[in-house]
Amino acid sequence: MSNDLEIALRSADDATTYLMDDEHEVEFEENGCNEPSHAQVSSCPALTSVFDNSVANPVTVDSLNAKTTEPASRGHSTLSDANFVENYFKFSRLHFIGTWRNRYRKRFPNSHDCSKDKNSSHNGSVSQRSTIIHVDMDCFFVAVVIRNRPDLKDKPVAICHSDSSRGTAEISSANYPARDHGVKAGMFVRDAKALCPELVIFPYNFDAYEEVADQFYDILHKHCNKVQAVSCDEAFLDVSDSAVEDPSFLASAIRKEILDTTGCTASVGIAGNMLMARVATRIAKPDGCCFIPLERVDRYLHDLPVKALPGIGHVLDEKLRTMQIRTCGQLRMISKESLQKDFGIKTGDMLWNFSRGIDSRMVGVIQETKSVGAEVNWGVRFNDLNDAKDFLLKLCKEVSLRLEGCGVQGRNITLKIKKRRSSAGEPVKFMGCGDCENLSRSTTLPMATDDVHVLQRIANKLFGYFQIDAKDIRGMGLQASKLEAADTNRRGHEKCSIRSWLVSSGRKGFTNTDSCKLRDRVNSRTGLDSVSMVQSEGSGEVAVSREATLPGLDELDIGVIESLPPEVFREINDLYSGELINLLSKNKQNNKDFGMTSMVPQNIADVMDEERSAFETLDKIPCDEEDEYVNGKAHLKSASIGEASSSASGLLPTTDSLMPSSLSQVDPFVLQHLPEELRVDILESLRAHRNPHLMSNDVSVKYDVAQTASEDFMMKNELWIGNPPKWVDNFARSSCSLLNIFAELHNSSCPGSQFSSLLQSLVSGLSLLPSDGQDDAFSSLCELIKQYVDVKIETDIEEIYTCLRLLRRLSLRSKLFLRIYDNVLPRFQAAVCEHYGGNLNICLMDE
DNA sequence: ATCCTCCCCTAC
DNA sequence: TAAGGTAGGGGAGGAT
Ligand SMILES: Nc1ccn([C@H]2C[C@H](O)[C@@H](COP(=O)(O)OP(=O)(O)OP(=O)(O)O)O2)c(=O)n1
Ligand SMILES: [Mg+2]
Ligand SMILES: [Mg+2]
Repeated sequence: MSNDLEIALRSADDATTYLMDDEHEVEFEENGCNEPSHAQVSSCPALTSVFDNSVANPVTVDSLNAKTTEPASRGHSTLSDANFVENYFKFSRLHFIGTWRNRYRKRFPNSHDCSKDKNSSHNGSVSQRSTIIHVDMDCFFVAVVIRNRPDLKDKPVAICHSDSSRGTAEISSANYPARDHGVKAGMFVRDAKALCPELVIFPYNFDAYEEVADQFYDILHKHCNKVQAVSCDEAFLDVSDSAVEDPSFLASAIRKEILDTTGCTASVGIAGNMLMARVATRIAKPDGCCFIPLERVDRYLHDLPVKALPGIGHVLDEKLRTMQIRTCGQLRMISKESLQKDFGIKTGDMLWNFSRGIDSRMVGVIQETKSVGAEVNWGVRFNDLNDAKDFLLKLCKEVSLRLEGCGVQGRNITLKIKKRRSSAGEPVKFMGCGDCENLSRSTTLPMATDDVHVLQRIANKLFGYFQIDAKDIRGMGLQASKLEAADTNRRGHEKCSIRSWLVSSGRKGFTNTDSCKLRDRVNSRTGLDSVSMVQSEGSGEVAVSREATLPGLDELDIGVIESLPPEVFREINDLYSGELINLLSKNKQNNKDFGMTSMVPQNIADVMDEERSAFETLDKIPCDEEDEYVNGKAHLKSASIGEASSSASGLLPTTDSLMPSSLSQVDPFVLQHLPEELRVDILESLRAHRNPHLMSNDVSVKYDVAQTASEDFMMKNELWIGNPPKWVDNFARSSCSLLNIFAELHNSSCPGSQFSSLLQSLVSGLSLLPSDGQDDAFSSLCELIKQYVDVKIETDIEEIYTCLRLLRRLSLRSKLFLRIYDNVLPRFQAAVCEHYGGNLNICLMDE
């Protein structure tokens, strides 16, 4: 066993780094200025007999044939292959091992519930010592491919796409005779051949790897019920409470069965934790077994190069090297505090612990998937932005499929771009990405999605953000995170549907969540939260709570009441038999202004008129709410004349409409009447956002200014503030309710108090919506509605119409909604056209 | 303090 | 020719 250790140390020492791409690329940059344009059609047939016997590669042939089309195109790239992505993944070894875990999950779905087993805390207690086994197949890809070729067992063999001694294809795996020559995974085949001219190259056989991996895991699961899969050829077993068995005996049995079943050898490491078990496996390789008892941990680690520790790659190794630290023994000389200062808290901890053989991780704790993505950083060459967009769409499709495959949807989308560094020439590696800047942008969606259209819209938006020359793009990736279970999501979505909302009977009891805090703060002051809707955290289920009794007059928040739209106020006033207006008269000196809160500047009223006449041709169906709308409009119009002058008189020094200053976007009236803590929030927020004339600490000044223009009701929904992502997110989280609010507004039978509460919620929610240059909240809201359309168009066209009518109605009252309506209308039209081949307007009239 | 975004690092 | 993917952990720095 000790000579095993020597071997391990030596090979670990050799294993400096082969993958030092950046330096590599820079170094060869000038050398390789060969234009990849018109590729030599001369197919190079210099493949060994072994290689030729392999299954032909149709993609290569196709793409070679296809390259006559593009004059300036590189021979083989995104430019020349219509099915590039699909084909690429079929031949990518890294894609194979990267996606293997998901296939494993599906194949052994039951093996995940081992986390909730008896294990619980037995490992957490220090007294109980555990036994971990780590199993790893020897030179897996090679072993599988030559398992029926005993004649090659002692010859140097490697797996690679190319057998050219000048090729830049990468060695995927090399057997141990080949490693004796210095051949390693990740090397270019030309370098491997230089080190070992007699190296025999085999092509990949992914099906066989999959098959052997299945056998491998069948065996492991048979011998142990606590199995943590690391990769297709590697796993941890926790055999702590595996009763009577001697772990070494168990290990031998497993190794033997693996060899008998697969014809491939595996090595095993046994130790008290995962770290040392893995270290033991390295020592055991190839085809061996190594047990590191607790008392010998120090001895094994002392001279072990730090690079041999899992978690220390070439960057950390180099950093440590500059500190004269090469071995774990040397690493132990550094204090934990010092390591944490140099490498960060967690990394410092890890270095300190691992150098002492300490590892508290437990086997089998299955963490749910946190992200799903797809990326391609090879063969990516674009001539223009359309190429890039097309490629992006393919990535979206890929990600959509994978999300679906995982039964999951993402609420956060990240786009990654590899951008050619300006200093970098043509990559050393054929069709490689070379020396690149890695860029990424992400956005959080109103609701989780796996819809390819949504992904595409988002991806394009993110892409636009980069402002990048398409020719500089060397790689792209799309990733979804903040995942939610798709079934829960869909169920939630059903629950959020307008129909189910309308049908649902009132249910008492609901869970409050952070997302509703803001609204609740308003409601709690009004006592008007007789209707509340929240999306409860776990199930996405919408719970509704209604109270039949009205709050007492004295419980109402005057400020909020005043900020309500006139028609809403009238309803509430009716509910209180007209006492509300009396209350206001008593409490407010300027109550005579109250009737004026409904006034609109003439220009806005004109816009509304235009819009309305446009709609009239479409909206033939009279409904109860139409009356209300007319009433509201008449009211608005009658009041609009006096107001126009006041608004135009420029009482607000900052309402210069040409200036997009934040203050000009704040409706002073709303500001004035918001509850105190909300107002403070907003002012704080404004202060934080690049607005010089709001930097003053004197709140009362702004308050006064606000009061002077307090009658402009239509400005209410223009209260847009800065860019607080938290609010966007919180609002987005409750946005399912937004559509319910639409529905409630639409429901003519909705009792007044509920109507007003809903509208109040909506208004207070909207008034907190941020909107800056990037219009995050605005697009968030639009995106929500578009997603909604995309989903609903499949099953429920009527709901689509309902939603559209609601939006249209709201757009007549609010400039914000007018903008939203304009933004989403094309999506409605496209959806209807796509799914029903009809014209949206006609459909509306028909209905 | 805790979160989020945009990275970098690591492993297979 | 060649198929440099995938996912989690974590850090820096800024916003809340
Ligand atoms: N840079 C790499 C590393 C690994 N692999 C693939 C091929 C390997 O066969 C397989 C398993 O990886 P291992 O690290 O276990 O390497 P091997 O099994 O090949 O060799 P060892 O005997 O060291 O485990 O993953 C790869 O394609 N490229
Ligand atoms: Mg292996
Ligand atoms: Mg392995």
